Amino acid sequence: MIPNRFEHAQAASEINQRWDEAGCSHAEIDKSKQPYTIVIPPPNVTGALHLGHGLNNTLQDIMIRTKRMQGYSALWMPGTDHAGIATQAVVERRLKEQENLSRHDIGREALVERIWSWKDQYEARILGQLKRMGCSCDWRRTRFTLDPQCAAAVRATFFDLFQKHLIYRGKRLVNWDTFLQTAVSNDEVENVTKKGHFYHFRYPVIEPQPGEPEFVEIATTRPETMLGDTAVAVHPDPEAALRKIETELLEKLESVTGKEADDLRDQLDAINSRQREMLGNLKVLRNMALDGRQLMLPLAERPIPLVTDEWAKPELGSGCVKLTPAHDPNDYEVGIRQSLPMINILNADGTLNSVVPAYEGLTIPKARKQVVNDLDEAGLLGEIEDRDIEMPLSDRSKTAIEPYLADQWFVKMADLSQSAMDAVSSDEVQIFPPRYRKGYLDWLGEKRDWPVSRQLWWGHRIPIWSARFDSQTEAQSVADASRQLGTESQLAVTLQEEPAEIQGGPSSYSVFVCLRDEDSPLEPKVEALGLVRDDDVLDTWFSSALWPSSTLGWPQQTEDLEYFYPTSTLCTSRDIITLWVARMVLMGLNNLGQVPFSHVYIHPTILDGNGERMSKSKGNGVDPIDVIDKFGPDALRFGLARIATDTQDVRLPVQYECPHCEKLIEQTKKNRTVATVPCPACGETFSTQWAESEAEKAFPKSAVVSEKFEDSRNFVNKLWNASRFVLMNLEGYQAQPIDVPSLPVEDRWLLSRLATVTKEVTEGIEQFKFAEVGRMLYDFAWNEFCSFYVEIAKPRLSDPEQRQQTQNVIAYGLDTLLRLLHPIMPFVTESVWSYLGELADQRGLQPQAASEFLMLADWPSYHAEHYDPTIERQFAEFQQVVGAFRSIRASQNIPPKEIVPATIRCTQSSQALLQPMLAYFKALAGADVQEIGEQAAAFETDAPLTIPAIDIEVHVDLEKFIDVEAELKRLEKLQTTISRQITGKENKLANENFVSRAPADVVQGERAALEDLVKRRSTIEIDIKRLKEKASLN
RNA sequence: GGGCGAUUAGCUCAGUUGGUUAGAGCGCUACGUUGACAUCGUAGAGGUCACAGAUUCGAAUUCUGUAUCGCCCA
Repeated sequence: MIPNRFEHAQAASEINQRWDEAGCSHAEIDKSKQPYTIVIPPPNVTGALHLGHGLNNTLQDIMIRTKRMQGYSALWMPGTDHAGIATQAVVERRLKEQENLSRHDIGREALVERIWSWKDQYEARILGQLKRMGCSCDWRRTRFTLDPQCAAAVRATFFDLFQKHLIYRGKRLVNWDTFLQTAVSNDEVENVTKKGHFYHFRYPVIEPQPGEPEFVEIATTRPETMLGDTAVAVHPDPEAALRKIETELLEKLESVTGKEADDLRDQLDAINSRQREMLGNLKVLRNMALDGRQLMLPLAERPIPLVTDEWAKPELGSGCVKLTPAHDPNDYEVGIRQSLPMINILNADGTLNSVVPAYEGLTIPKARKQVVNDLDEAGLLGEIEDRDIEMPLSDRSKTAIEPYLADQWFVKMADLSQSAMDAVSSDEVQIFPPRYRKGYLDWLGEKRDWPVSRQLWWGHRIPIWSARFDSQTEAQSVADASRQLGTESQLAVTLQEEPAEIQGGPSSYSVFVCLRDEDSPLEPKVEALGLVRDDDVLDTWFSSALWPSSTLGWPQQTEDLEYFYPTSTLCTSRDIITLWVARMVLMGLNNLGQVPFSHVYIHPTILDGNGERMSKSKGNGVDPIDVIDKFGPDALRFGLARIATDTQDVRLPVQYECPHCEKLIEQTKKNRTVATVPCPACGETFSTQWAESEAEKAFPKSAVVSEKFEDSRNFVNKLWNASRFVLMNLEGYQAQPIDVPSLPVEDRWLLSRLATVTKEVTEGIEQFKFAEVGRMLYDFAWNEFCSFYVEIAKPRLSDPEQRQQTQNVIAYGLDTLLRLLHPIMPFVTESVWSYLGELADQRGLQPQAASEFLMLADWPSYHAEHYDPTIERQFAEFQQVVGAFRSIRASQNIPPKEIVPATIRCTQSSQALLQPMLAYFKALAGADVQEIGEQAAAFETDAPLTIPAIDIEVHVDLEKFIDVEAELKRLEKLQTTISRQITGKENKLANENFVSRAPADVVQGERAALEDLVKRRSTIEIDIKRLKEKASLN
C-alpha cells in the first residue's frame, strides 16, 4: 500500500537505481525512431554546481524526458570541461595558500598531476549532483574535454585549420595575467573602476626652434609605462577636430532642455575656451611633428618622435598623448599605423625588465612610485589629479591585467565567423528568445581573430614545433627538410616572416611544423632538425567548440555521429553565446559541414535576492544538493522550471538554514561573507562556507537554500496525497473501456480539461515555455483535479452504481497527469506510477497494460474530440455557484459542518446542467439545494448572491444562523462596489466618442452589463431594507 | 559611449491580438482538523501597474522620453 508520506530521499535513490539498472536513460541507435540529441554544456571541473547549473540541467532533462516519452531515441550526452585556466588557477592558488609553493617550484608534471586529482574529485561530485537531480543523461557515454576521444578531435581540428592557413603566430598585445603568467582572452577580463591618479609630465623638446615650446605636456594614469614610450602624438588638425565637437554640441543643444542643456552649455564653454587658449599651441605642435621634431624621453634618455595621429584628442588634457604601443591597446593600434617601435618593459611576472636598467626588477607599483619621484626630481612632474580609472582585472586570478606583447597563436576568423553568421541569419540555427541573435551576429561580425594559446600546463598542448632564424634561406631549407619527413596527411609546414617594426629589431623567419597524430613517430625527426615543441596549451573553448561532434566520436565517422549529429537543442545561458555557441557553430561547419544543432535555447540567469549573480566566491551560491536534502529533487526541479520565464534574469532570495532549529535566515550582503552567524531564532551559532579556523569549523555548518522551493515541495505533497486518495479508492477496480458520450458532466469536464492541458503542455515544452508549463500543470492538478474532480469523486466512489465508472475515469485522469508531470517531477510521478500499476495495471480509454517505468511510457496524445467548450463553460457555472455558497457561508460564520438549506434561481439551460450535480453542492459547499429553476424562491430569512455573468442567483436559508450585522455589512459593501461600477459604466456610456467609435458589440456589452448592475443594486437594496426591518423587529 | 533586460500587492512573479472589477504563490487576517493532504481547506484584506508625454472612444499592454536597477560590449 502507498505510504502516508512521500519520503523523497529514500524513494529517489531507489528509483534512480532502478532506472540505472534498466538502462532507461541509455540511448541506442534505432533506425525505426527519430533521434533527438542534447549535449550538456559541460560543467567546469573547477568547482561544484550551483542553482544556475541546476536550472540549466533541469530544463534539459525536461526536454529529453519529454522527447523520450514521445518516442524519439533521445540522447543526452553528459560530460565535463577541463576549464584550463580556471582549474589551474584554483589548484595553483591552493598550492600557494596551503604549501606556499608556486607551479614553478613543483614543475609541470607534478602540477598537472595535482590538477588531475582535483578534476577526479570534482567530476565525481558534479556527476553525483546531476544524478541526484534526476538528470537522465546517458551516463555510459560520459566524456571529458581532455579525454583521448576529445583530444583526437582537437588534434584533427587544429591540424586541419593549420593546413588551411587559418592558424598563425603573431606578436600581439594580449591581456597578460602576471599572477598566472598567461594570456587571457578579452572575455576573461572584467573592468573595475578604482580610485587612481592622473599624472601630468613634461617631456623636453630636442632643439626647439624659435617660437616653439621647450616642453610637451602629456598625462597618464600609468606613469611607469612611460619607460616604454616610443612617441608622443598630437592631432593632425586640431582646429577642425574642435570645430566638429562644437558643431555637434550646438546641434544637440537645440533638442534638449533643463539640466541636460546646462551640461551641454558647460561642455561648449570648455571647448570654446580651448579654442581660444590652446589651439595655437596645438597647431605649433602639429607643425613641429610634421617637421620631424623629436622629444627626449626622460629617465630612459631616449629620443622619441612627435607624430600626428587622430588618437590624440585636442579636447582632452594637454591635447597630446604619449604612446606606449607595447603596453596599451589603443597605443598599439597607433603603433601599427605609425610604424612605431614597440618596446616591452615587463617580464612575464609583471616586474620591470632591463630596458631601463635603473628600474629592473621593480614591481609595477614600486616602479610607478619611483618614476614619479624621479620625474619630480628632474622637474618634469606637473599636476597630479585624482581620478576614477578603469582597471582590467583577470577573472581567474583577480589580479590586474597588463597589456603585454607576446607570441600567440591565432585562428583567422573572417571566413569561419561568416559561416556561423550565415547559419543563424538563414535560421538554420534558431536562437530563443530571438533577441539574442543580435549579440551573436554583432560579435561574430567583428571577425576578430581568436587568440588560442594559453601559457598554461593544463590543457591540450599545441601540436606545433618551431624554430626561428635570422636568415630566410636557412629557414627555407629547414622548412623543406621538414616537408620531406612525411606526407601532407601527416604534417604541415609553414614559414612565416616576422617583420621588424613589430619586434623592434630586424626581421626574422620562423618555421612551424604541425604534426597530425599524437605521439607521432615524426616527433623525434622534427626535433632533430632543431625544432622545439610549443609549451603552450589551447584555449579551453577550442575543445568545447568541438563538443557536439567530439563526444559522438568525430573525427571517426562513427555510426553514432551519423545518427545523432547534428544535435537538436542546445540549452545554455546567455553569457557564453559568443564564447561557446558561436564557436561550436563555426567549428561544426568547418569540420563536418553541418551546424551542430538546430535550436539554441537561452534560459534566464538566476540572481539572489539582492539582484546579484550566484557564485561560490560571493557566498550566495546555492548547492542543489542542499535544496534536494531539504525539499526533495522534484521540488527543486519544479521550482526551477517555474522560474524559467523568457526574461533575462530571475531572482531567487537565498537563506541560511539554521542547523540547530531549521529556521531559514535571510542572507544579506553582510552575513553572507562571514565565517559564523548567530541564529536570530534560537540563538545558537552556525558556520558558513567561509569557516576556516578549527574554532569556526566547530560550529555545525549551515545549508544555503531558498524558501522559494517551499511551494513546490507542497505541490509534490499535494500530488502525492491526491494520488493516495485515488489509490485508496481503487479497491475492486476493473479495467473497462471508457465510453465518453455516456459519462456525466464532471467526467467529460475532466477529459476536456485533460485534452486542453495535454495540448498546451506539449506545445509549451516545444516552445521552451517552461514557467508557463509549470504553472498550467500546477493550476490544473491543484485547482481542478484535486479541488474539484477528486471532491466530486468522493460521493461517487461511495455510490455502488457509480463507483466502477468513476474508478476508471479517475485512474485514467491520474495516469495522464503523471505522464504530463513526469519530465518536471520524475521521482514522485515514477513512484506513484508503480503503486498505480499494482492496483490498476490495465487502464486508459481503451485499457492497456501500463509500462513498467513511467520514464519509458508514452507521452499522452491530444484527444481533440474530448475538448468540449460547452461542458467547460457549464462546469464553470457549477464552480461559480459553489463559490457563491462558500462566500455566503464564510460571511455568515456558518460552521463548516452545518449543512444549510439553499435554492438556486437560474435559467432552464443552467438548471439542466446543475440538476444532476445538485448532490455535489453538499459535498463541496455544504449546501442542501432544495429548489432550482426559473422560479426558485428566496427564503424567509435569506442570504442572496447574484452571479450576473451567468444569470444565476443563489439563496441560503439563514433562519438558524442569521447574523444580521454580518449580513448587512456584507450587503452594504456589495452595494458600494456595485454603485461605483455603475457610475463608471454610466460615464463611459455617456461619452459620445465611446458610443460612436467603439465597436458595436463592445458598446452593447457595456449596456448589458450596466443593466445587470442596476438590477443587482435594486435587489440588494430590497434585501438590505428587509433585513433592517427584521432587525428592528427583533 | 553602445546593446539587452527589468520596474505590476509586503516578497517572488504571471498578465495572451489594447476592451467588464489587473491575477497566482508566499506572507498577513478570520474560521476550520478522525476519513487524500495543516506540506491542508474555506473566506478575506492588500495594487494611482516607476514617472512624464503621445496615439486611441478606451493603455499595465502600443510609441517617445526620463529615472532607477541589473547584465553584456567598448
